[in-house]
Amino acid sequence: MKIGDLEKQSGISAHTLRYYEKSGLLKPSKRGDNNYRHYSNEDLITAKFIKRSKACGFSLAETSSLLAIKTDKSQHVCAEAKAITHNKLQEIEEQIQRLEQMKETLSKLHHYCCGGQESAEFCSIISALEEGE
Amino acid sequence: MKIGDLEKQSGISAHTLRYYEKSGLLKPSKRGDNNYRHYSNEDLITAKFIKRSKACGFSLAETSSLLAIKTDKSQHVCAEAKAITHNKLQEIEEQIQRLEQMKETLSKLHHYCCGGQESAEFCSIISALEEGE
DNA sequence: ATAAACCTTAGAGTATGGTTTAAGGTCAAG
DNA sequence: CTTGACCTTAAACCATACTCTAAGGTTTAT
Repeated sequence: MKIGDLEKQSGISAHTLRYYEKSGLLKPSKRGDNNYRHYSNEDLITAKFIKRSKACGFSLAETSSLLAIKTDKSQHVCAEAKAITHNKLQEIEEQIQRLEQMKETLSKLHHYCCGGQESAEFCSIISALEEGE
Repeated sequence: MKIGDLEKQSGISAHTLRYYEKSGLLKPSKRGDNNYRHYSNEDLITAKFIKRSKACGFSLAETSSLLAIKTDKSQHVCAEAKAITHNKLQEIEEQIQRLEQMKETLSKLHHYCCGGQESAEFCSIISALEEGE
């Protein structure tokens, strides 16, 4: 499989695939005489692994750790994978909390503002930001 | 007020205040003979405005638009402030949804993995990423 | 008078995850 | 045999929001 084929199969752009290689995430199994990258079926699985990992919110660094486990399963234990997952879960829950807080504040601002063509002289949004807690 | 005073009063570092100036968000009302920045009380209000705006999730660019309204209220209408707020609210709701989706997926992964010292050979987290939907 | 604390600037560095560019080599079809 | 599609590289660029550095000038307290 050449890089363009993997692009189609995996849905990851050739540009990004090269970037992943440079980042140590996905090296093609070999290079042709013309120096073209050749990817195996296993590489396709890895590419999809990366995609799913990213969809779960894992950074490239975290994805890299997960890949290390995948690549050499017998040298790793479940606890490692679970720890990475646990950390990410916490991180995401914290992010959600922060966003929910913002949402609440914004909802109030949005609710109280008339939103009309009146001058912003007495706009409740602007006032709140000027004098807020 | 010198920059160090504003730093204390506003809780925004002097470094960041200079950065905000370069970004056009907060220019000190004047410069002394020694070229030191001098901030007025109005500047302090603006600094706090920026801080609250950021706490609501507004980017510096959006904060800049809100500041333009604040600075010249009679030339702006409520609809403008409400539109900015509305967009941000939507954006945040979308972010929350994406995160909730991740959270759900991660929760399942986390739940099914034994997390023990067993070899990762049959780790459900790794398997799910390898073969997922 | 001298040391600490404060101020100035331009510019580079940090982090993340790519994207784009320039300048070129290779392959397949007609 | 040429045209277009595909491949190669290193390096620069994008966005966001800082953060730090270097090299220096000023102020204040003792």
